[in-house]
Amino acid sequence: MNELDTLAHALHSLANIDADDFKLSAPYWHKKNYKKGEYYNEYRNVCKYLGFIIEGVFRTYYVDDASGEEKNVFFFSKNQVVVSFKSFITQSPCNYYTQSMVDSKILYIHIDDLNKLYKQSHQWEHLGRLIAEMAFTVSMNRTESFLFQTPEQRYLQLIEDHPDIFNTIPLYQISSYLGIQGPSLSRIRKRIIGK
Amino acid sequence: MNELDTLAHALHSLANIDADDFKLSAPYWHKKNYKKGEYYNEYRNVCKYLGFIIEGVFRTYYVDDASGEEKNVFFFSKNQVVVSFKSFITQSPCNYYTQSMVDSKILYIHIDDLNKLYKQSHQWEHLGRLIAEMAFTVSMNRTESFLFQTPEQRYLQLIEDHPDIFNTIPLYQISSYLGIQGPSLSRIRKRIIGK
DNA sequence: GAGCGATTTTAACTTAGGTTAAAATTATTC
DNA sequence: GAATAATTTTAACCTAAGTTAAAATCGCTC
Repeated sequence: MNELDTLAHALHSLANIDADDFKLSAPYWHKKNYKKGEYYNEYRNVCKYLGFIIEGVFRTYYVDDASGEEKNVFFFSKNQVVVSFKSFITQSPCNYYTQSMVDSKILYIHIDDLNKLYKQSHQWEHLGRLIAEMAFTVSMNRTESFLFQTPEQRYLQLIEDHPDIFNTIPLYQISSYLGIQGPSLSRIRKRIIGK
Repeated sequence: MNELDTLAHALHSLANIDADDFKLSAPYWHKKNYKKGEYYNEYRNVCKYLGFIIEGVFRTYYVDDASGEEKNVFFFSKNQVVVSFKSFITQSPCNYYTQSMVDSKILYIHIDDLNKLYKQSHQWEHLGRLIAEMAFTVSMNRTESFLFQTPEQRYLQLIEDHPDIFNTIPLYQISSYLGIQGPSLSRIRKRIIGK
């Protein structure tokens, strides 16, 4: 299956985009490879592209003014959309960095082209709303994880939800995502072995 | 200023809804009073209404299976929208309870009527997206507060952002919102006095 | 304003994460 | 494969939140 087919399939599941609808978009998708560490979007840049990950993992992180530490806000992995939601939706400068964590390959579309598709097809029109809903759901799940779960539970949940991430990226990136320090994650991992 | 004027003003700020646009919606808005403790939407109900708070405070909470505890997810206060975002947007059963915390007054509109407005006017059409964006931003801010702030900082932030909430509702509701236990909030408050 | 219920604080103790630095392990490079 | 760098774990100590129960305070009602 080539990249566009993979994408067509994903968009069909996500927003009920059928083959004809998808054909409209075909000329607008571009391929791009990222080496590990390259940026999808940087701090203060307006995010103008919606990406779809063919292969790889990205993270969105925030640099804490006080400590200078990087704090991971989101991970994006294979077959998911990568985008800096708020910046993209509002076309305003981004507060985050979004960076590839391993060599990655994406298809991306420019927001202007996406807007053209919204006008051309009813199915595409709904995608804009679905993107916002999806962004909301992702963020909401994360809020809930902090409210209802302990760091240990969040860690176990991450392994369950994203085994790919768990196996590809350094643990200190994961501890940052979980909102805890490195040594704490080590203790958690040690605790879990005994269970 | 009567309730509809207040609403018209708020929608103008929010989504650039002008006087003519607003007139279209006038027949669809209904007024409702809530006594303290009454529910705006209950667990497993589909949220079919979008509310605008004229007066009062609502909370959205989740009942933790394990402990049986109520955990506050959102507060909604005066001049804000009250809605169970995800349930409303997807028209699926809600995982939460949304309840008035003090005697409250809202204007509300049925989702079907809102959809009619989307079709009638371009400005209204954008509101659906704005609602999702707003929901995302609210949730995102909350996620960030857990990632970047200590409970003490979250508490101080809440006072700053929502002095009305701070003065109206019991502290144990606030500790639940902050994701900490009652005694911890007491300790934080004690700590702060010395600063 | 006495009594009662709700709310908040305090106390005492436990648990777990934060911090810092060093040690151990794992990857990478030449 | 030895050297070096990156990552992870460990250790020791500190701090703050969790837990449970009791005490104190606040607010309302009659």
